[in-house]
Amino acid sequence: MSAERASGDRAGSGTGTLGKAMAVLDTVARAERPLRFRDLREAIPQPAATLHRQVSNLVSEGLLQVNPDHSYQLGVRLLRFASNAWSGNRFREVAEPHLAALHAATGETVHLGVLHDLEVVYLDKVESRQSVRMHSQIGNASPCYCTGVGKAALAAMPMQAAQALVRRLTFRRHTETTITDASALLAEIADIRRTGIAFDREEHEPGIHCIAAPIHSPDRSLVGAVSVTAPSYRIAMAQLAGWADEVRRTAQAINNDIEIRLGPRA
Amino acid sequence: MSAERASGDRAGSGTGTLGKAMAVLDTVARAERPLRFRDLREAIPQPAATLHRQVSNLVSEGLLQVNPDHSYQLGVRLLRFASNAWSGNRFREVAEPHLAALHAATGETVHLGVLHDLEVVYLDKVESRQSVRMHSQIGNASPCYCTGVGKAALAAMPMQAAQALVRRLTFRRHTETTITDASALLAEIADIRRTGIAFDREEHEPGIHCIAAPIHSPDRSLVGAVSVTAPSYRIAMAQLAGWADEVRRTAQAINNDIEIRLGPRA
DNA sequence: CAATCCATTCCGAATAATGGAATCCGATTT
DNA sequence: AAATCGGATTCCATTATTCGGAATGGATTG
Repeated sequence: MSAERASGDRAGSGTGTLGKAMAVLDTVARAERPLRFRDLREAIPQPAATLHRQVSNLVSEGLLQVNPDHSYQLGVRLLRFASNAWSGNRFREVAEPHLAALHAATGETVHLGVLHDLEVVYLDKVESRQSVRMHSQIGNASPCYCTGVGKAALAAMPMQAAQALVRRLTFRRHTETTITDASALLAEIADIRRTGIAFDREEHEPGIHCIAAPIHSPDRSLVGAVSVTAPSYRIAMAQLAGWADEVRRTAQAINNDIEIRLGPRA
Repeated sequence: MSAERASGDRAGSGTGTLGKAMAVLDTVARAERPLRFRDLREAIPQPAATLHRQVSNLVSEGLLQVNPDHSYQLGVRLLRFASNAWSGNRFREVAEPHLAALHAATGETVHLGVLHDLEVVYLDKVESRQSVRMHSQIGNASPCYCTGVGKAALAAMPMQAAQALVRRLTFRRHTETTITDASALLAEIADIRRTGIAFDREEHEPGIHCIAAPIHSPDRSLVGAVSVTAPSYRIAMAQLAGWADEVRRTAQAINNDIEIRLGPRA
């Protein structure tokens, strides 16, 4: 069942009472500004009465909250959950010291991310200048096809599953170099699988590039990556590539520890 | 309906398909370590078959994840949601500059928290030494009866609602000074309502005390507080009390801004 | 003041959740 | 290696919940 999810086959998603409720939360989460009921109606193909009840249930569970102007935003109960989802995450826990070491070795920002459906969700971040508020990054999601972590994660998946997932993608061009078709992405995934290294060549944010290496749980039900990110004006591509061994070793070390801590006989 | 929630009457909670699913998540969230299916069974009074399906649904929605050893932890999808729940929270957004100002005035740690059911959930924190990982605090929950933010929030509720909520509390002694009965708590809430200031006299953590002032959304469907927290060895009670005007003014300023930004005609 | 537009509630019909019983799987014992 | 055992998982008839068209309510607009 966990294997199913990693197979990129989310057939079960959006079905069932729970799935529909989560789809509503997704809609609110993806919106830039608080949505009003009418906005929800046009975003979600449900009869008004049905949608209204679903929203009411979400509100009374504290997953959604209504502003006095009848707009909706995600509820604080989600923060309560997330606090635990983060601190209790064994993947993150195991990776933590290795991320710190990688940061020490490179001096640049280090990320840990995992694949969730079609997106990469960032679990942790280590950077020198902590001036930027940290949680602005933790839990953030980015497309998997234009980030180092995302492409590395895809390469960690069983090939079949990765192909199935790629088929479900819709590509949006973020920069000049963004990969915008499935075959190019699949080709690059094959490369990453061979070399154990993924690059983001300013494919998501102009002026930002990164190098990443895949990590995965023993059964590959959870895949992700570690990455080193840097501004291209300060760190040349060659220098970034020079960290390949470091990054690969870090990923390998995390995989080992995960195997030990989460292995079948842990 | 939002009024219902603030009334401390969570009659609807735990009912319905969604409520039961969230109850499972709560159980996992409250546990210290990852729970196995057997642990869930004894924590949740549901037939095995029913519980198993509920858990399966949560897993296939990404709200729960299974480790290879069949233990469960909260899923990354919750982090995705929380990222938005935090950044999109208008309460937090409005309060942010005021928290910074209060921190500048006092030099001590400033918190923003809101009441969620019987607990206080922290939305934001400003402190000088950012060495401690920030998200270790954001989203964290504490009992409402032994924290400055919690007691102030109770005082911001309509009296009836606060009484109903207090009736549902079960008191646990955390320190020597923890309030452990309803009548003492209600008496203190009455004081807070008069003075506009709540104190935590080392009632939650030994050696830590704080001063707080209530804030609320226009319709009081959401109540919370700002607080200044300090170690008692360094900051005497008298000095803490000396910040009362500052804290009250900050809370008032937030209330005003909320009124403007979230008012009925916003 | 009527008209209009949404949000909200109602309630019979449709659907999904329920849970006792049977089965399966893997660990421990003989 | 076979038997045994305890919990996890699946099955499926029953039951409870959700669904959604239609009616109602409330507020803003012309």
